[in-house]
Amino acid sequence: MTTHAQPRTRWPELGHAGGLVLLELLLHGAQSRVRLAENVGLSRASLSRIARELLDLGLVVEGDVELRESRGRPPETLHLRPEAAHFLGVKLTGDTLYAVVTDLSARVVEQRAVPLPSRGVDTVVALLTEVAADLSAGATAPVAIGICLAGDVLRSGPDLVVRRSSFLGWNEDVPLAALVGPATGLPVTVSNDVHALTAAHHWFGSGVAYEPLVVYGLGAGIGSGVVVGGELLEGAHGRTGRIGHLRVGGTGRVCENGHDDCVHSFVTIPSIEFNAGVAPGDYATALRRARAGEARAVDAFRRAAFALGGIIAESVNAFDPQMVSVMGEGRDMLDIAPQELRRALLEYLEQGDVDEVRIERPPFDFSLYARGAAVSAMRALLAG
Amino acid sequence: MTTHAQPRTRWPELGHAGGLVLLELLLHGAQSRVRLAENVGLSRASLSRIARELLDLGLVVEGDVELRESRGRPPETLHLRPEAAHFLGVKLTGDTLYAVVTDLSARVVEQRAVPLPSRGVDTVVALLTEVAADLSAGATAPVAIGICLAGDVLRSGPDLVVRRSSFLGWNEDVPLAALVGPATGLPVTVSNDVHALTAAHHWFGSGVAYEPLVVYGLGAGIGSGVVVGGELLEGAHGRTGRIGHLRVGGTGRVCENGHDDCVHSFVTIPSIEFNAGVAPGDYATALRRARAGEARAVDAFRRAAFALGGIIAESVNAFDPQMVSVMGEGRDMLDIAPQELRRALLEYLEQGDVDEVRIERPPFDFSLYARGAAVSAMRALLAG
DNA sequence: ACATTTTGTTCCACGCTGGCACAAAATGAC
DNA sequence: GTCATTTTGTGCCAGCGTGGAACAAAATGT
Repeated sequence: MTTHAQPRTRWPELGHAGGLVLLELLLHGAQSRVRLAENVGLSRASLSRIARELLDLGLVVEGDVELRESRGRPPETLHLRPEAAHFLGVKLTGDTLYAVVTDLSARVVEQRAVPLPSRGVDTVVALLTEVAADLSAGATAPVAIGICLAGDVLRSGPDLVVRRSSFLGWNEDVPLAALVGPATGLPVTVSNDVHALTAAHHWFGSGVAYEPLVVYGLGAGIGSGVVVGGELLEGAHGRTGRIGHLRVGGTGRVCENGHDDCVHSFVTIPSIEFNAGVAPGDYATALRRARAGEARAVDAFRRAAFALGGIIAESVNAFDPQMVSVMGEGRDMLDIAPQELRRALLEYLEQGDVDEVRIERPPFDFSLYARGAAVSAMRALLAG
Repeated sequence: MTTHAQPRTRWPELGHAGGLVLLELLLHGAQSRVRLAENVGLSRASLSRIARELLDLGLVVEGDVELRESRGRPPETLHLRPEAAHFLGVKLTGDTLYAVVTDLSARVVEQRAVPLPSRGVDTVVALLTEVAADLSAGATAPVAIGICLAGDVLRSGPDLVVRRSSFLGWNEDVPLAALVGPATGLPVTVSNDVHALTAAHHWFGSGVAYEPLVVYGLGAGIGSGVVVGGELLEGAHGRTGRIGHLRVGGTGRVCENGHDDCVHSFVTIPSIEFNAGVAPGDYATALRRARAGEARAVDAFRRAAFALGGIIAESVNAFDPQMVSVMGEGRDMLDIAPQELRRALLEYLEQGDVDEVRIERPPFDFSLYARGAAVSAMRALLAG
């Protein structure tokens, strides 16, 4: 009956079916009640009830009457009201805390990049709390927090625990969610960064509707996430998709395990820099030289593309995905040496399958990691 | 009220909760009502109703009163009544049709091995129908049929389609379930053989309670199956777990893709025979020579163990399983060269993780494939 | 004999669901 | 313009499965 025009400061308790309807709207956009009912498998009667509830909560609004070519009463389309709730997403790196606030449609409405004064757990938690408080002041106060970082996140009972994070120098398991939750008073989700990216890509990116879906995050390291049955694979210890130590032959940069011929030795940004013969951290130069056709740089990217093709083939063999999405700031080998990637697929896959593998290169921006964390928080609320 | 002592000839329609209780009994054995209620997440009241229904259907019986040390009324344990229903499982190879009939506890009560007169689709379907009719005569008439074979099984709409099976010489997709179902009048499930083995091992073998679970089937080829979230990974085209073309270095038998350094080149029985220098088909001699310490045979098994370690490492990296089970008639490298397997794990995994990987070698018999098919049929009934 | 503890069962209210009938809002035929 | 037709949205109601509460049952301990 009443329609609340203000954003919510707390996430309401939704029934299972309510969450389902919202999810359907998130995934496939505005729809009429009848189509929604079909898609989530409910009767029109039930859907009418739920729509009423969501309208009253202000999570959904009635859109324009859709003009149809056929006869009959025109359907009233239901739209998500994106500004109804906001979520804080954080990506932690070794030196910076990237924070975004997104709305219900995962659009970024606020953004921060705060340098880390130190890597101590206390410092990080304090900084997180401060940023959360800062971003809770305005009209887009978040209702939940998602945090992601490059590392293993274990589920230990109800707690989400960060396992010894090398780049943060945390030698012990850190129950990050249990520390940040009470400090901010908001529900907190912690996840691996590429897993978060994967969730966001599956829900809001072009990865919608592909299942299984495999997402790669290429950058300082290699990560991957897999969605099967609408859920992110978590594994026994939150360590799925760590496919970076496949040996592909050749000689490259020595990885932290002491290999000089594994995927890490060729695909990561530090490896490309090393193999291209530029100074550590000077990826831009390696890229420029490769584009100019300089032999050594081109070769570094070609070998990166071949190695990437190797692990893509492995994940195709393992997961049989409908789509493989390559993301991250270090995926330029896709443009520079696509034929090498294809060569690797031919090498590692059974012949007939190569053309059935769908690989995409969605738009990428580093803030997508933080956005992914926000989406993970959103997902946790919709699921539970 | 009434207890039917006879085996069922048709599977009853069970509610969702009823299937859940039965599943719990299958997985963890006899239990009291209260424990069952806790384990499946129902109230005692609801569980009492369901237990009554299952008792009336004759699927479950009340066992002895369990004597407890503590005070209070002793619980009445519920047991599965294994003879209440039977299932036909078939494993198809290039020359033989292996059939078993199992009861509800997956115990094999009948067994057949019928030579295939020819590999034509019609012949196979006719033979399947004949075997089904033969085994339906006795007191253990099956209520459903499961068929498995070494190949890809696609789900095309409601149909289960066998994709061009090389060893059967089927060049086209064959809708095997749609052919056998009407001919026998029973519900039919078709699956990959190692997937069927995996399902059975997860439900009835030592793989119970491990999740994710990865199962390898080593024999004429290599297959693997993965269970995540209680479900077998199916993938987009029923082709998950095909991890056999990883390149591990060295030189072995040339596989069908033209590689001489991939896992197939070392792990399959034909490869071991070739690499050991014995006649094709004479695996027994290779095994005997290796056990006697003959250098070339030992080397073949060592390289097989190393290659196996490589793919096990890959699946650990990909799926983060709690348990890896190695099955199949060609897994002797586990005994002959265990240190080579460990060396491969050290090579392909991150150091700290090697000791956390749990690898088991459950009892194996070739009839387990057919049993697995029967279990797949059972699972389909419980799920739907 | 009686309190205590734990299990199994019956009763009943609650919530969610879908079928049905009906209202609402458009088009098309006349 | 009126009326049949078509499709959408909603109110009503019976049905189903569920869990809480009370109670019966079967053991132990005092």
